[in-house]
Amino acid sequence: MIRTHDAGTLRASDAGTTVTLAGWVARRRDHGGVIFVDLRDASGVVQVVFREEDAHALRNEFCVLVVGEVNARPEGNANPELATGEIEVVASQLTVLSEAAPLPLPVDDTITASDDLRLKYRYLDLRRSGPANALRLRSRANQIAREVLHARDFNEIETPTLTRSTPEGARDFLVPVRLQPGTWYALPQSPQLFKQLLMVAGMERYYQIARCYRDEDFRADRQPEFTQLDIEMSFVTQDDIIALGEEIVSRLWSELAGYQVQLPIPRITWTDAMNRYGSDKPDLRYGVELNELTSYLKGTEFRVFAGAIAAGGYVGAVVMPGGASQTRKELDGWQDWAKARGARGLAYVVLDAETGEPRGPVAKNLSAEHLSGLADAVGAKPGDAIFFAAATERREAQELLGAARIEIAKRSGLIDESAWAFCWVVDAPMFEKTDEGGWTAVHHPFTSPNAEWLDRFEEAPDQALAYAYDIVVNGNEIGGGSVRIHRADVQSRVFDLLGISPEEAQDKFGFLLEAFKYGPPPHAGIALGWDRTCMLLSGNESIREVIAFPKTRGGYDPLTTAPTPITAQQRLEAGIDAKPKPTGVTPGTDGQAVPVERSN
RNA sequence: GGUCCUGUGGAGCAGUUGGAGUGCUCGCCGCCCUGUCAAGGCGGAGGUCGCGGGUUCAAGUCCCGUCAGGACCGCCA
Repeated sequence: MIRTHDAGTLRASDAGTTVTLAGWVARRRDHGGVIFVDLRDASGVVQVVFREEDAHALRNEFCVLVVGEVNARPEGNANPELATGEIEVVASQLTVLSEAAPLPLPVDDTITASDDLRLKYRYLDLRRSGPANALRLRSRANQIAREVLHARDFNEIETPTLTRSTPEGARDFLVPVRLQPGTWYALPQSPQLFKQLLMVAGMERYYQIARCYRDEDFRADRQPEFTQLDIEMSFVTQDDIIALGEEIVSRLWSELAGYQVQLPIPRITWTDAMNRYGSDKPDLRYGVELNELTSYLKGTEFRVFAGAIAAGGYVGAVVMPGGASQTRKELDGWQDWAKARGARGLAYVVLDAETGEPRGPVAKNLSAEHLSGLADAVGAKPGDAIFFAAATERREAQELLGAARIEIAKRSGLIDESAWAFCWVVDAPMFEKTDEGGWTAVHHPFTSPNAEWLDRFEEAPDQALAYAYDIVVNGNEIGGGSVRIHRADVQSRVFDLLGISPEEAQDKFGFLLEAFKYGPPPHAGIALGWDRTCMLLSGNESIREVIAFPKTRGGYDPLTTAPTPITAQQRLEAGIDAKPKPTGVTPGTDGQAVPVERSN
């Protein structure tokens, strides 16, 4: 080491010690005869005092080596804002290790730059304490997860990132294969199939901090490559996985957020979550629950509601406390808000703050009877606003109300930003209808029906429930998992229902079905969205903050300028333009890579 | 694929009714300064208002297109 001490660790007890420090010039205050330099390294900042002219040439972010003596600061000059504020280092020797050009963005905790500039100069951005601490927190989170899992005899096992697609639904990133032109690897969307194979292999307890790839549009909480803490166990039930998830989460929150999670974390069924909150990831930091009015409003002549009721649909409402005081413009704004999410509008009734009398466009369409009991039916008080949604598809109307509920909480300031509200959402449905009238797996096709539905999910696919569970905090899904199917007969029945032919199943994941011939153990698992978890733990609002070198929304990396075009030579070698050769072999059945025309 | 917001010296912003590239804070360069800690004082440099077109006597400002960034919907666990 070329230094003897870390700058941020020096304290009054070090007074009198001669130290050698190395770091960056965070700030300089040049008084002519005396020059103060805040020297920053990974441990923090300390004030260095120069009385020699040579420090005059120092500029921000010069990398320097300083020899000096730790002194208590003169009376009245301590800085209580700094951990090192009681002392300073009086420099006797200065070496400039490297100079810094004028900075393209300020390296300063009090100043923010635009996102793309921060990403282009991410290495400067990360010299700031906030961004740096987010990465350090993530490192700690990794360590905590490993501690918990190794204490329980888990094995950390790496699975391939050049593989074939896992059938999770999203678009794959593809990699051309030089040795077999016209064939392609897919980057994994998750290690799902490999971890199940590891269960067949008898590893029993697997985990991996796994990089996953999905070629879909990005968001503040979505990047093309992301990380999950991926876990799988054999010979366990749903409750075992939930207990494990709770231990990890409670350790993370207690050590990194200073919050003691109350265990066990409450569970809510998927159906209850939809009925009460209009979401499968409900934010439980506030109330404002949905109220179903399908039977209450039976017989109404208001066409929007009557139509939904007649079609066996759903009518419901959510109350905005104090919402009656909104201006006409604000109330109209809700219509635009609803239309922006693809709804026709958001019907509303406001209750007069004095009399409680219902008013508004919809009130004119409701009978006196329906109006008189409305406030009680939805639990509204005078001065409140009531928003309605109606649809033939129950879920569609509930999701609109659920989104309105969140918007109400935001606009009315109902959210306690310091709160952590955890829940498990359990008993998720197995299947949902596709636009084509078939069925698709809500989770993935290896999710097991629960005991009640195992033998008869075909009877009512829309009602069949899975051993699937998501962990939710403050309206963010931070993890999800399921008990997997380990019986070949159940798996083929699920494929049947999903309209996956035996040939197609064989083509897509024949290797897994083959493995399941050889005594697969019952197994279950969970994956925690690691970026999102670290984002929440660090109090950030974008996962980019907990990723060292993230990409922008367009999948662009301003730092390396990736992605880039390739040369003609690379293109030729990669075999990108090779035409798939016709072949007599059924793809994927004999362990031999053969050209395959991809279905998506 | 859709809706919305943003783009002005190196950074962050303001820029009124369309009237000269105007302003603010920080940074940068020079000088002064021995106790500051977001140091202070004086002086200075730095601009094709993202790009292209249009309207107009006149465009940073209005219109169209386009590029980049961001938020949301679709999509995506």
